[in-house]
Amino acid sequence: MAKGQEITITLPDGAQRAYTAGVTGMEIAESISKSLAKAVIAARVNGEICDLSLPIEQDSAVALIKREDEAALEMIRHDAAHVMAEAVQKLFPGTQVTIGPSIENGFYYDFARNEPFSSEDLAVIEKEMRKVVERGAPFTREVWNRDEAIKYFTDKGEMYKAELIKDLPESEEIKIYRQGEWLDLCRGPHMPTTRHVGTAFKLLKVAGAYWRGDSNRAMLTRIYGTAWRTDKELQDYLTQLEEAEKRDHRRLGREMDLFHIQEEAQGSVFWHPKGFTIYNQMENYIRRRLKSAGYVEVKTPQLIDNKLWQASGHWGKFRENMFVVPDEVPNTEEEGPIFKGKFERLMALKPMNCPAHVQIFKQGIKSYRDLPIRMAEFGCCHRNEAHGALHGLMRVRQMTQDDAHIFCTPEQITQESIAFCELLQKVYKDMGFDGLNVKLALRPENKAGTDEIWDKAEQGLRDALDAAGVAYEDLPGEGAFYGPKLEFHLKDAIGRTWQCGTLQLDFVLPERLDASYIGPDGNRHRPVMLHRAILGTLERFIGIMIENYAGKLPLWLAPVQCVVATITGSADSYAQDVYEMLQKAGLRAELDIRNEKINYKVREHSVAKVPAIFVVGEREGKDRTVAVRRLGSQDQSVIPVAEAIQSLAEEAKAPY
RNA sequence: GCUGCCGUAGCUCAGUGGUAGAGCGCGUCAUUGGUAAUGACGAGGUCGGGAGUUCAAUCCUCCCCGGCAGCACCA
Repeated sequence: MAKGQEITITLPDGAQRAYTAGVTGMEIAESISKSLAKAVIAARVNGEICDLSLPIEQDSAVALIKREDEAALEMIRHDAAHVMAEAVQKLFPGTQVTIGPSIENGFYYDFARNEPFSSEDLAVIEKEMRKVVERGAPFTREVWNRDEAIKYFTDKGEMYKAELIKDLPESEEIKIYRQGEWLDLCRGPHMPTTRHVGTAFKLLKVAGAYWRGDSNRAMLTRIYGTAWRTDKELQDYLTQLEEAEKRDHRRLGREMDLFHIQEEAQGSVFWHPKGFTIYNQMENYIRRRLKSAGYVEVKTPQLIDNKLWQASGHWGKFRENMFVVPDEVPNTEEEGPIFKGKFERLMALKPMNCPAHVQIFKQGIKSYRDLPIRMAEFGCCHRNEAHGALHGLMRVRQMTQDDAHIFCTPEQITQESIAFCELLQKVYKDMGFDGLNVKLALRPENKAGTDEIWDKAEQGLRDALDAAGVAYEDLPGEGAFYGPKLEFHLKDAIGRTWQCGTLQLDFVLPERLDASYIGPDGNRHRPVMLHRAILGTLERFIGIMIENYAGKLPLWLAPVQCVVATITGSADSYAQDVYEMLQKAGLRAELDIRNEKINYKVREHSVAKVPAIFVVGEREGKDRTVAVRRLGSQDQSVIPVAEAIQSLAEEAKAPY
């Protein structure tokens, strides 16, 4: 387009304005109003956020972004990362910069430095950052020649930046952003000056992170920070972090006496009576759901000969996560090795249930008329997870999945997938989760089966998701080697996401373990296997539930549903009656006739998150009533005991 | 597994180169109290484990174990 030509800019309200080609976002803002020019930080040109200084050459839709807009957050965070990098290099010369993106709630920057950063360093860096912001140097964008850029960074000793540039595609411009003295390779965009970062930021923690996410490469030092538009937003976020800490399932698990984990069984859960009550309620709920959805339930061995794991492929692909046990009599002498010589026979604790389910499928001859077979097991699996991965109930080494395998014909994949998605949605709704975070993991580089099979399989899952009305996100390359998978993620208290439910198509295992059925044509065919779990594992799901409800579980799951607490000793015998009535009504009740004041009892049971307290004193005993106090409410209502129990029992019914 | 930080009573935490303290919890006694902590007294810890430095180590150094955060891996 020729210089000086006129272009039309369409603003968000539909207004159209004429400008000379090459006009910048800032110039547009200035032409509208002075105050707008002052407040604006970036331009969204045809949907893409750009620097205000970027010339616009063609007719475009332009929206000007102000610092108070939601869209500014990402830029504030990204710019804060640059500011931090400048501060770090000023304070710690010789530190190499690598990458520093904005993330949810903040930003980080990865540095290469021999010395670690201490928490005192963080305070100093933060102080220096405030100086950089105060200085308010403009961000200016430059495009460099590739070879010169590589030479520049190499000469400076910035080997990581040089590597990044080398790996950029030839077609990509090498963009450099300057902020005063300091500059960085960056794709942008940035706000007009460092001053726009503002003051509402804070450095939070320092941790290690591998260069390019590869555990074979150098470990860098990552500094995390949070940044917001206003100090109030920052303060709210910090308060929210503190609140989240109180919802941590590991903390609540101890406070509510639900479970514990100890050194001698790292990553495995000791369920206490109260925690196991929740566990059993969940398991039984799922069991009812599965039964009515046409599943059959089985139980298979814990220890299985490695011959089966070799045949299934786990021995090759999954062995480093397996606990292997020799089928030998250990040496009982004081001296000498536990086992002598080489092992005749090795067993492994099952890390998954699938090969065992195939063994059941293979008993006898199956007809196409038998399919689909939906085989469920609350299978206890062991996986030798890395120590650093273990995390309370969320990541354990002994887990119980609400696992099932659906053996079906290729034609049945879509309908089975739809049915599963619908069942999962019902369950998550019952558990109090509204939004589903669904990901579709697509074919990895290293995969079994032809592209044709994968096309079909991936499309089958897409169809199922669409039919069930589920929104999802693609994860290219993340599928299992044996088939694509759906992942259903939930968030914990501090926003970490955990995969819970899953649906995985598998074309490989039936082949490897030689499972077959007789088709209508009288010939043998391979069934398709769908690996699927709704909760994922009971451990993780219960962990998420505890955090989601902050320990205040719905009545049907609460370990203790009601405490009968007396005001005076003279009400003991009536309290005993009420307690027995509660038990008869099938409610999980406790009786508190301790010699304590009612204030004390109410506080203690409230802190323990008991959903209902029946307070009884002399009056209630005389009138056959109870004073009902519900968790989270200061109110109390005195009602006839039979009525109170009946309504509580009604409310305590499981959702299914 | 990697990087960093941490490890004192059941829990939350203070503390010192001369082998320890608080609050809550627990036990006993008194108190019979009307909806988020009644009072008094008492018990309880070889300060994660091992080695070293030192006249002397819970404190300093090293190694190991464990926890936490992040990364990698994953339900």
